[in-house]
Amino acid sequence: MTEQNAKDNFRSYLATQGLKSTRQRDIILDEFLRAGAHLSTEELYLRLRGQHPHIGYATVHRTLKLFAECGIAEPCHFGDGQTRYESSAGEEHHDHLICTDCGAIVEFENPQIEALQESVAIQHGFRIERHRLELYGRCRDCQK
Amino acid sequence: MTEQNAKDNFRSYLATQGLKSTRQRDIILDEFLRAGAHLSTEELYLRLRGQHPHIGYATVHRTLKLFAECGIAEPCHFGDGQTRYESSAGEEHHDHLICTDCGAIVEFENPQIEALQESVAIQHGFRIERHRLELYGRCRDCQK
DNA sequence: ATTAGTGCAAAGTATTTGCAAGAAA
DNA sequence: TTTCTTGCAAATACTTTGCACTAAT
Repeated sequence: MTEQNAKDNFRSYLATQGLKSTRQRDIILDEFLRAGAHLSTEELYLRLRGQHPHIGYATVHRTLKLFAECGIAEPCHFGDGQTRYESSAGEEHHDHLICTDCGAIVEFENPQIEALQESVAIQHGFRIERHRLELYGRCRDCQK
Repeated sequence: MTEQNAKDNFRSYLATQGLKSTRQRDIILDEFLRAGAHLSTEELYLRLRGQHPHIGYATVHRTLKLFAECGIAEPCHFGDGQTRYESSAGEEHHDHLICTDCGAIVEFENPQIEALQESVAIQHGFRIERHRLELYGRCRDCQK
């Protein structure tokens, strides 16, 4: 999904749900796509605060949930007690390597693993909708 | 790790850290091992409440963190905003299939996936300490 | 006009902590 | 005794919501 696709998806989601397109939503989506990282509500709110001090925390929160509903963002829980949202724009599905020392997050994708997951699910009668794979360890630098 | 191993591990962890073995910790560990599920602090607290109304929520919370520190429990985040702890006793490492409809949790293990994870980590210069794999979808019953 | 969205403050959850009293070493 | 633990209540942290006002359709 490209950035433009994300914007289009969002617009049509709003339209089909009878929701409204607002200035705030546009600004929040722009900043969210530009950041391109794994942002918590708070982090996105703080990034916006400089240029757009009028946008409230609650609006950022509600807008991120909206992004998740329409599939342009994925909620992540990395165990630090915060919900982060990751953009689904500009890339295929991927998983995460997380350094337990410096917190670095590296994305990867591996079709073989995906295929094995599918077969595991079938063995147990499940139909997978989504998955989450996180590898925690030490990155190259932090092994020194 | 067997139940007895878990208890032994816990005892030696306490000893080496200069911590104390207490009646509450024994009771909480027993109940935690007996439950054998993915318990939140609250759920474990409520289970204990009947037989041991004198044990406080904070003690359960602190004891579960202690279990995690010494490796006999694993914290899990399934996205419902609660931290759950899973016993590492009596079984090898495994991952989870989670039904998004009824909430059923099925455990599985797959050495091929584990091996592929390892090779992905090596490609990125990481040394894995632990991982988390969760497949979300609909179980057999909920697909009807 | 009508309906949905915003921003604020307040409420709701889950988690964590300070501290005086109690228990283990 | 000395140090750690407990249980309570209070504090935090994060998320969510009620409502009067504003903006989009």
